[in-house]
Amino acid sequence: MTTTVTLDNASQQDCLPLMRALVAAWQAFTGFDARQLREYDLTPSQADVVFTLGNTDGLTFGEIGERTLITKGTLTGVVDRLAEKGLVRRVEQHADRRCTRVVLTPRGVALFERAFPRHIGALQARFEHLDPAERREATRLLEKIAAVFQ
Amino acid sequence: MTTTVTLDNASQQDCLPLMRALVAAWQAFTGFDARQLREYDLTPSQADVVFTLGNTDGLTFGEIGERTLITKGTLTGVVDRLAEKGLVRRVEQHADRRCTRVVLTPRGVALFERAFPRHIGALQARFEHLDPAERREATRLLEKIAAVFQ
DNA sequence: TGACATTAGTTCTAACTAAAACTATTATTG
DNA sequence: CAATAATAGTTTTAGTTAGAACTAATGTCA
Repeated sequence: MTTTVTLDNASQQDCLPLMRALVAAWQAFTGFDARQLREYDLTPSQADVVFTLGNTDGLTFGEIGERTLITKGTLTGVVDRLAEKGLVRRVEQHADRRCTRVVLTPRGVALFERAFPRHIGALQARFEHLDPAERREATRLLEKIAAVFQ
Repeated sequence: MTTTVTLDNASQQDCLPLMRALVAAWQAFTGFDARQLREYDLTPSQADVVFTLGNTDGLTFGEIGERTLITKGTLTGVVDRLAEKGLVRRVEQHADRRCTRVVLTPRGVALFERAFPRHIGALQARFEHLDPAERREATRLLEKIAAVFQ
């Protein structure tokens, strides 16, 4: 005789389909995002940084971290690789020598201007398969999910 | 004079809040999940495999991959680390010697029986802050998002 | 049956990830 | 002013990730 570990059916039916749907939506979205960005030779994190730096005159690691949710340890490596590619450079700050500003190079700006509108456009085109009311409701529900998990 | 690369405001307002909400929900959910699992000394991927193997008498790498969405290259490493911890073992298949079945050890079963109900319970408790109609609607919308991004 | 294709799992590479420890610099405060 | 705390970025560690190349075993079909 084996012990079968499950939840009662009512609970299972409530929770698991939503969890599965969240995982499926995330996987589909991030997979699409990554495939699109490969066209510009950028990983999702690299694109996140380039797109965040666009239309600014440079941001510190801390500021980039806030906007992108990339932690500082990770960011060092991402910026290293963008710098190797010649898309960004580090600029020391005379005022506070602990801070480094990260700035797009001319090549970085050119890539941003080419890639950003097209990439957002591609995502937008997919999201438009949901009508405006659905998008608003999805936004509200996802914000609520974010809130309940802190 | 600088060129500012943006989208027209209408487009931006439609697409970006939903994207941000999806990212925020995912980060909050996976962060919570990881913190809970740390109590059992499991990473999310390791827990995914242990919970998938529970109540089975072993699954092949292929079967685990289908159910968990962990790719086969990754799965080798995850199973290696679970085997080092004594929670699973590999069982060769006489019938098809290409296949390996992964089976929970007694310690793996014990962990599954202790951790699985409690972990799902913790997730369930958070999701219950959405009422049943909201959960159904969130599930539907997330499935639609998954579909439009393939 | 023998050449060829397919399948299952492993290995390798390049990158990302969080978390903690570390270094240099700046701020605080006693 | 000197000791201490806080901050910014880097480094380290352990793990995950996708993708491609690889190995061994099994299937196919001419």
